[in-house]
Amino acid sequence: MPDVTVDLVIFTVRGEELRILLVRRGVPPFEGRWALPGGFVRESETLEEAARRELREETGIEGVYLEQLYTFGDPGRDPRGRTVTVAYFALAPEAPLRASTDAAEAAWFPAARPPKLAFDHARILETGLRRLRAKLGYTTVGFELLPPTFTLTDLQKLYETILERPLDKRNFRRKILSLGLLEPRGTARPRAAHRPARLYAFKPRKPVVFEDPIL
Amino acid sequence: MPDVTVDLVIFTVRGEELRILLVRRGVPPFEGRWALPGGFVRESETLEEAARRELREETGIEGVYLEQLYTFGDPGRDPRGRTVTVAYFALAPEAPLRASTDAAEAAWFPAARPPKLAFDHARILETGLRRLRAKLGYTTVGFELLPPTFTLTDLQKLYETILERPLDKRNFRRKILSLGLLEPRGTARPRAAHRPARLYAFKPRKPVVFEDPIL
DNA sequence: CCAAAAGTGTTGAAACTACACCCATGG
DNA sequence: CCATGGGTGTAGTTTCAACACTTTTGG
Repeated sequence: MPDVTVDLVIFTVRGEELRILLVRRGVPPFEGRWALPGGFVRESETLEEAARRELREETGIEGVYLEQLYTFGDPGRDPRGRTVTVAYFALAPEAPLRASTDAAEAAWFPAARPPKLAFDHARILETGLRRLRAKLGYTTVGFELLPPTFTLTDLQKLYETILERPLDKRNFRRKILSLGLLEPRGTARPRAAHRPARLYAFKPRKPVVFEDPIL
Repeated sequence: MPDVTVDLVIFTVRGEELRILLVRRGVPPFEGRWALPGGFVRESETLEEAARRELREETGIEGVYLEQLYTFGDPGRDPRGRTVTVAYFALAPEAPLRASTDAAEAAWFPAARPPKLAFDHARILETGLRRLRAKLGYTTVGFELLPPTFTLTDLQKLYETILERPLDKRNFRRKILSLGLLEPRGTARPRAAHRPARLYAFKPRKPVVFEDPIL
């Protein structure tokens, strides 16, 4: 009768860097190490509810995109005994971290070079990264990393950051606009001495999944 | 401390029908109902090992393609108490079922119209079907449903059966052969009064995943 | 008027779709 | 010789990748 936990791979984009949220462990095992936020699933909640609760409790983040990622259950992954963890994958727009209630310390780290992680969390992170990159190609989940209104340049930089490759500006814009999912929202006041960009909002409430690749 | 089980959605293709393997429950709850094969995860085995063990014990099937599908853990999915199940997804070439050791009765059913299933197994099956159809489009997992050598017509019928739509013969052959993954293996002796078909074998040991759609 | 990012079209190559007839065999 | 499934090529269309200049603004 193993313990069942949920762990969260929470992505955000800050500037031109993809980041993930980690919490520092205050108790053994792996005391002092950074780890994915997570915790035990309670008797009466669904797995997704548990994930949302831990997200809220440990980071103050609410209302973001969340999906089940993969389940890790190798014996020995937790030195205290058999533990099966259902990993979830969350996408949050850049936002300040609220002081957390039950986690000691939480902070954003570069997803590409995280610190040494507790348990098998490095593997879970890897799995999350692969999934995020794959899903950019045929869904609009990437839009979940942006604030309610954004420019096409913001969106393109986001894609380039996550995919770690440059994209052609004209082709990118044509493709994204042809999806018909963006709604013009006026123009941004320029952040510097140059032409101001148009703002857009993503219309659908939930991310859209396409059969054919969008990139 | 929930129980952790594995459940298996095992697909095969028989003739022009996609089928799944079910076992009849011999004990309550849902006594007499058909259910996905599965069982408890043991203390010292990985989740995948548990899935392969159950597969072997309940159906005699070994050495087939297996991947983790999704984890279901709603409270109330098992009337006996909290149970989290890690569902796996298996693809087996058509083969006779060996008399099983610990399952009462096992049989193949049409995946599209299964009998009433125990627990939330109908939902698990749905998830498996969606995954199988999606993966046909960008991986070679479909080949795992065929015997070691097969004709292109066999393969096309397999795709048409699972996707439930006709495919163009010439385009299909061109596309599949252009992947460069099939090895000619002579010709089949004709099953009837017509030109005998060429046989092929799938070269790679494991299924191949493509970035771009193959269908 | 200069620097900086925003915005915009076209062309050649590649991939996709639709489509019809001859081939080899067993009976 | 006939019925049956096996096997093959092309043309029109669509999609994709590559590429450079003009616009608008603040300083």
